[in-house]
Amino acid sequence: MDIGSGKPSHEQCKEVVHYCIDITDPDYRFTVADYCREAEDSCYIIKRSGKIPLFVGGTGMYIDAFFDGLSNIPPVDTSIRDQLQSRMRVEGIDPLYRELVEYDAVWASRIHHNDSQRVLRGLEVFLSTGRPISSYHEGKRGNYSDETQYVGLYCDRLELKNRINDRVDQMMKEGFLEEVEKLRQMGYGPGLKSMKSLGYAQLHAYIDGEYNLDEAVANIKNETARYAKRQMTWFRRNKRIKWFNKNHVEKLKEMVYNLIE
RNA sequence: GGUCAGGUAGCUCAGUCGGUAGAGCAGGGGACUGAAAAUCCCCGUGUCGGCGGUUCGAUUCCGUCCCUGACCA
Repeated sequence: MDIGSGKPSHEQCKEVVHYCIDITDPDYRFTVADYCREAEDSCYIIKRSGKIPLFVGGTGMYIDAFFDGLSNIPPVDTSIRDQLQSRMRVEGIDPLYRELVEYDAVWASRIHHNDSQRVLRGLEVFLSTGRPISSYHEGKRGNYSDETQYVGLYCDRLELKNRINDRVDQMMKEGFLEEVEKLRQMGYGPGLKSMKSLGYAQLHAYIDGEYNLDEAVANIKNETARYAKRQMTWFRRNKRIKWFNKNHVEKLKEMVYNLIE
């Protein structure tokens, strides 16, 4: 997953050493907990060599989990998860939500009854650990310190949309479709969690005849823009973030140099 | 030129047997504890093509004009 994942290039990696890239396989159910472990290891290595780790990316939950902490919930039995998933396919979400209300009224009241992912998560934690997920949500410990600096890069929505369109066109030129075809040949089909991500999902759907290529590409562009909007919703509420746009490059440099000194 | 079908939200369209209208998509806002590039929630006033007529009241009926499409000349 090189092209569609928007990984940094070999040249970029030569200039700046990147961590947590190519650390898993497309059929592994990589989680935010895996990420926190990997990131902690990487931080240790970077700091030992006297350097400052930079966390770069747009996945709000991963960043918050690392800095604000993640509750210590035991791993769930994957067979329970699979069972719940097949139950949802035949019964729909409603009976599962009603069940969740009995097991964990606190969690159930915090989520929406249509939010299949969180309904299932609440059920799987209760059924495999015997405790409601809400009972774990205390005493989390993160890696935030007074040395931590949050930097937000702001871009006007219209310009962002144009940049997203160009980025998707560029990916297609670089052989995104061929990458997805190759992944399929290697046995990584559309059912995998990794293949449900932006771009990969749409190209699998195209290959499976759900729509034509133009529609698929248009859909990737659109869904990416919507994702960018969701990222903004997430980060806007983080009051620790200092925001910069493309006119603030000098100010941003100044701030970074002050950190290094 | 004639006949027919249409012109309603940014787009595709529904609807009002006459009481000023609503879906999907797009767009905006929000939620977020091991699927997160995921999963969800909330937000719909628009000269109902223009102008006349009938009517207490017209987007709806009638006339006329304009535009689009199909067919016939």
